[in-house]
Amino acid sequence: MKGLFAEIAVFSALEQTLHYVVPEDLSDSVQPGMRVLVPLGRRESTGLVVGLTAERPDLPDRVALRSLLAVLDARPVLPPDLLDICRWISKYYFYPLGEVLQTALPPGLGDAPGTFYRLTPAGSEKPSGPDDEPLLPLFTRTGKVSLEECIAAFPTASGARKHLRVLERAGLIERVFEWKTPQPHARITRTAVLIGRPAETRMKKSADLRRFMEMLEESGGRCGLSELRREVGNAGYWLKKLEEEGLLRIDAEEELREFSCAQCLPEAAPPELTPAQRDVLEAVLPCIERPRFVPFLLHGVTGSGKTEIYLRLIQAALDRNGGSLVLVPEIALSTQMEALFRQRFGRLVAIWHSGLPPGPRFDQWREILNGRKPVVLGVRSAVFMPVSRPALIIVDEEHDSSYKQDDRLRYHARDVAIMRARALGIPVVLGSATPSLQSTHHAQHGRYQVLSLPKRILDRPLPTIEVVNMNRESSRARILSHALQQALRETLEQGRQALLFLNRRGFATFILCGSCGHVLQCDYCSVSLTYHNGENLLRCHYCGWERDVPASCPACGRSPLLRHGVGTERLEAEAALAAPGARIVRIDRDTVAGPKDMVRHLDAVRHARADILIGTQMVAKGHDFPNITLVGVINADTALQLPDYRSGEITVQLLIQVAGRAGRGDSPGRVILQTYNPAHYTIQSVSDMDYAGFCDKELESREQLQYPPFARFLRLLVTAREENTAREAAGQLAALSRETASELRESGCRAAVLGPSPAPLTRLKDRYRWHLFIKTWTNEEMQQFVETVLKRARDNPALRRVQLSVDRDPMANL
DNA sequence: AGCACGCCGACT
DNA sequence: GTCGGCGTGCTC
Repeated sequence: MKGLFAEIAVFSALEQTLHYVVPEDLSDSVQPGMRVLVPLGRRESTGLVVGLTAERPDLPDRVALRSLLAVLDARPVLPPDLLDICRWISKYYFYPLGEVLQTALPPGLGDAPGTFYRLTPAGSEKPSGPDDEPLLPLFTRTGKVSLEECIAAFPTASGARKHLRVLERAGLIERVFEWKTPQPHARITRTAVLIGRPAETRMKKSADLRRFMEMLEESGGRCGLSELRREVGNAGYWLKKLEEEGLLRIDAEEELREFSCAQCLPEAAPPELTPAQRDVLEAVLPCIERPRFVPFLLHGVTGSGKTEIYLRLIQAALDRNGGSLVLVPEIALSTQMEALFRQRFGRLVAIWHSGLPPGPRFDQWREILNGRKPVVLGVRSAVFMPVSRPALIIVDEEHDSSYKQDDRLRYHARDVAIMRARALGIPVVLGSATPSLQSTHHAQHGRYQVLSLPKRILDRPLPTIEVVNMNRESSRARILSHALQQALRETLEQGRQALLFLNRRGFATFILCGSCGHVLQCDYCSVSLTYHNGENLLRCHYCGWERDVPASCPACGRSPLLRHGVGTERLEAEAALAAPGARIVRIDRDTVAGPKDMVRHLDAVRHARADILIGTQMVAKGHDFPNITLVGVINADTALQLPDYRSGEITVQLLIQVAGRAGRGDSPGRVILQTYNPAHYTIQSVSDMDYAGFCDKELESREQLQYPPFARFLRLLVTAREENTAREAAGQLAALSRETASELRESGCRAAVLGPSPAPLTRLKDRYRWHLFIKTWTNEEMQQFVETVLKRARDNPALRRVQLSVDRDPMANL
């Protein structure tokens, strides 16, 4: 009998995978992709089986293999194709495999158990005395106390640990390992099913039984146990009794907890396709029918019918019994999109987004894993959904930055999606009205196949775009230019609606001291606080810290404190002045707490209960407002001020996106861009509706500067509580990187080191932040270089005292 | 990540 | 002398 060995990625920040012996009684039940309980040092942890071998793994003699303690799943929670993708992610994004797997699993499943302590029988018998261990009073006769609670009850963490060890060695307490929050599980509903009928004489004797039977018969012979218990006294007795007599049966079924804000659309035949749509379809279909990996870049202006193409392709995949994965940006997963998918595919659709409560979320995932929902529509993290028999991947609005996770594992869902499609040998469709420069570049070099939908459906005209030079406006028209005020009034007179778009980023209302010029800042982040009119308080938009508006300046003690900048609230007031009597709806973080609020507001606009819609990025994407004919962009160049080489690209994409909101119905749209840089080439490109021209120009300049996509970028971010610690560590890291670069250059690996410098957000959540950039010319160079640097950084004392995070292909750089 | 080990300053 | 700080290294 041969032994069996398992390779485990534990759910903690361990760089390496570990190996365990599979005990004989578990060898039949363990498979790759299942979670297991393992001994790890002096504690227990959980991890995922990433490999099984019959050979003892080749390890140094000093390691004594230990045995798996338990298998936690009856079937794999991660299919093999996803396991491979996670391995790739771990390597590419320089992130421990165990933590990648935690990201890929639904919330809860990747949790490692926490440590708890409880009294042993000896401990509970011991009479309490004055010389007790200081921690002993914490424990009650039956209760469990978590390690965290013990630490909190003690001045220092290590002190608490020491005392706990003493108590444990004395046999007064023992450790138990349990999940801190309950593991997600299916909800079971029990239903009583009527089989026969008790004799009339019995019915006469008991009012309860009569009521019980009445309930069952009224609901067609099937009734939920909870309902019976609620309505009938002594229901438990009768259930048991009648079941024993064979007069009823109790069915236990796993309930499917659904959560949806989408309206139910009536069934309708799919719309006719335009010739252009048909061409696009014809190009992709063969790759679904005879599966092979082809990346498509679907370039379609807003309103050109991309969604219909997606729906048809998904249908084609379903016809061949294949599943589809559709990714949409965070804010674009509107209830409208969901309703459309449900209308076409009904219960075959699973929705995946951050607003999903834990129960429904777990159930969606289970349904996907079981193959009962072959169509998955979701945001970034949906790229990890275990779709069965995947036949197609779609990434809508592929240029959108919300596909990049900007903390912990900094993956790009579009790039992961492409890798997944490649590994599966299936087509991937990247759709956008404004493709990213990276994808445009790939397309130009023939790596992506380009499909285009140049016209709006039904030949609806594209909106006209006017640029207003805000430098020439009078001081009374700083927020709404004369032209925009005029257009607003005209639009409303025609019975149409208007959208006023304000990209608040970096330009929110802040408070400034009129005496010394001090700007009120967050105590924990180096950003100015934003004033909120409604609640009359100041809030940090990065960490959420709040404070009241002080009476006088905290720096010089004098007053007055003045409000500056334009927020949506101020804009709302200005719009009310410009268009008296207009009904205004404002959509932003402050008026939208959850998806239900969003639906309420959007419905108000769609059903003509509002004249003017004011909003931030939240309204720029994915929503269809047929009656909006005017779009006013209050400050078209805010994004240009971002400290990022991509600021031009971001600006153009955003503006074209917003402009696309105008005139999606039957009447043409009008867009007014207010800007302080009317001659800037980004603004010019938008007003000429010349995205291709912008791309050419921008790519040319990126090539000259050797920026992505002509080079590879990576950001190394160093953070620490102390400013000096962060700065010195960043300096060490830069020195070490430069040394490495010059060493590796001899072997043909070229890498350039830029920095270090303080990050634009110098302080965030009470940590100081410094960063540096690595530039290489190929992926292989980046891989080799950063692997070497990180290995060396681990043995550098200055770097062990800071937090180092790696951001490959960075997008935000804040 | 946790947890142990081990080496130094300040208390009985 | 020991208690308790934290820096260093390991977990199959």
